[in-house]
Amino acid sequence: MTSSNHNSAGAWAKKYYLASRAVLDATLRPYDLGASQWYVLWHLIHDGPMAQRDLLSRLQIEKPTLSAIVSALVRKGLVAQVTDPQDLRQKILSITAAGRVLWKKLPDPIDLILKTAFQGVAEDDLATVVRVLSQGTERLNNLLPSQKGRKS
Amino acid sequence: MTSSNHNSAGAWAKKYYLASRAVLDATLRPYDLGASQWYVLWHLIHDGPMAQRDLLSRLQIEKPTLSAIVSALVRKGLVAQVTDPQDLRQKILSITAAGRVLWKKLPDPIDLILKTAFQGVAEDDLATVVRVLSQGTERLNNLLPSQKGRKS
DNA sequence: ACTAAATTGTTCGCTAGCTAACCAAATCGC
DNA sequence: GCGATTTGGTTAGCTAGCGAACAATTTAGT
Repeated sequence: MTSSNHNSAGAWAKKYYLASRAVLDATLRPYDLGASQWYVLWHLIHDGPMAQRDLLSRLQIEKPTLSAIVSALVRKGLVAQVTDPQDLRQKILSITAAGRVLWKKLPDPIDLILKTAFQGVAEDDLATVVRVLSQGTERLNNLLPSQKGRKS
Repeated sequence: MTSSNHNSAGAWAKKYYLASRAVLDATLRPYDLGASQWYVLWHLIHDGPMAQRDLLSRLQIEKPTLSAIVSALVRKGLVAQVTDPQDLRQKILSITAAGRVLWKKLPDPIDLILKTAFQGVAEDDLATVVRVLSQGTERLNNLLPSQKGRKS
């Protein structure tokens, strides 16, 4: 621990993320649902059926990660995955009847978390957090050589 | 996106954490080492051999997680794990000769990350980030019913 | 038209986190 | 001294993330 704010800001970002995931997981565990699985359902409920590739950008995760999440949801019978007849590469995702039934029973964990975590915190302070972390994230991403849109 | 800072602060905490892990992983990949594995080595290098249980509090992770990390390091021959003759339950961890050799070759990824991420950011702003996130984390942790020191 | 390149998804193998359940050893209470 | 509890570690099974490599399909280039 070098104990300057330069590393503890990052360390707290990690701790906060893990804590929020722990609360989400604990909230959703009775329904046998993971946090990201919940988020996929959320998108399908709010935006209707969509191509799997469209979820990638929304969730900001990589293809293999989404593939695993979707297959878990299909296994549980909450989501249907069918090949798009217009483009046989794509898969169309939609929520099933069982998924809709489950969704109605679920609480809204996101709201719960955000309200307890940042309730009463000044808008200015939250804006500072966003500014510092987003800038830091951008710098880190620029550091990575594995750019997605690179030529050769 | 509800576009208030109440959720984007948390979302950026996640993005920052994942970005920093991506950079750490990319930095350590040539050495076939994960970020947490690196951190275990760091502790063993700086504090000498220690009981596995002492690493739990330092790393702030759960027993099974550490168990997996240690076994990966043992498998790679970087760390030795022997039973403590004084207390046969405990395991003493120490870095091996091969571990020491590897360590000398490694860059210092933590410094790299922190310098690029938060370089030039005002101390006040970093302090705000720490304050907001640590308070948020504490609130979330209080929300969890699975307290560690519970009876019955 | 036909080959080369890009897109979409999956699979494999890894790191890293968790809970629940378990074993073995040590310690506590009586 | 002995049974019950606590402590330290592991195993099993799960979520969630990644890169590399692959197959299938579509699109682009010539």
